[in-house]
Amino acid sequence: MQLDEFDRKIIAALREDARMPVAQVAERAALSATPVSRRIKRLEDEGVIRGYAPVLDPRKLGLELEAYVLINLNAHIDENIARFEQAIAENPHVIACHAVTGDMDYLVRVMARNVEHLSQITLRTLLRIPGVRDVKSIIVLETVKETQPVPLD
Amino acid sequence: MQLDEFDRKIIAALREDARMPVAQVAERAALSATPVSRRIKRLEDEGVIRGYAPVLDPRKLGLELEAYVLINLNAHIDENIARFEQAIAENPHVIACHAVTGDMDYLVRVMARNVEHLSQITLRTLLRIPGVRDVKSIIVLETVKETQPVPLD
DNA sequence: TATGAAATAATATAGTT
DNA sequence: AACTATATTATTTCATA
Repeated sequence: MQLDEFDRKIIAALREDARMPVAQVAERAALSATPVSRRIKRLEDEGVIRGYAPVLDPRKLGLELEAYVLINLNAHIDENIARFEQAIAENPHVIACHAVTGDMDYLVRVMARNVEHLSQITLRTLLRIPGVRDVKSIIVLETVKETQPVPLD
Repeated sequence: MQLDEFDRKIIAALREDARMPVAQVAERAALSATPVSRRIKRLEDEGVIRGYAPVLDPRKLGLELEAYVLINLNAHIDENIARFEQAIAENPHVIACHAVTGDMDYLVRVMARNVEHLSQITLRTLLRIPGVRDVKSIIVLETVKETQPVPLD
């Protein structure tokens, strides 16, 4: 699938505000409302736009502490991997999890209320998943930048 | 600021689809449209909801490669920090950057088109920022989980 | 102080050219 | 793709608990 300049401008406008009226998006894309409405629908149908989400302020929701937890499994058998990934899926405080290259197997991003809460998530949940050998925590001191995943040149 | 059960249900509904009609959000929260509309406005005004963004598919936009880059500065003087953070702000392929605890100073999340592009971002951009001593890249092999930042228990 | 119902205003979408 | 008409949807008003 190929995006043209109109599509890019539409997406750029929606990234500023996904609830921006179509007429206003149209203005930015130098187009009228009708084709913008149709293009947005097309982008949704083709899966370029998967959906829309509110951008929430973690602090205002009582989530003051953020960490990246690097995890090693001790035996890379399918059963361990499946159990690990299920535990990750079930925990709402795990907001991202990637299988990665390097010394560690997984990089897990966690949002917690405070140190005690993070400790509970790490020690009582992550470290107790069968097959998990080792965890290393990297605490976030300050968030310098955070945009929605996916840049648009 | 204190969120009640209604607010939580409203946020949960919007997290599924931030463009869901108010009437439908109201149904989920067991409320009518009027208070839901007002509560959403209140959550926006108070900064709990910062805005709305489309959820995009990186692959459909030609971004096939993702990495976390750990960075060390060689002298933690204000000038270096300022220059580093400005370079980060300017680069659209850096989608997140945190100052962190541990061996490294910063954790930077990068989205690139391919290995060559990642290499260019890392070697020609990040490593050339004055004050940057060392970078270690962790390549994402597979994304097991990715939700919008901020869980809501 | 917050809600629900109804009226109004804003906005999105479908039909037509 | 644009213009116009129609249909959705959001928001304001007002009465009420």
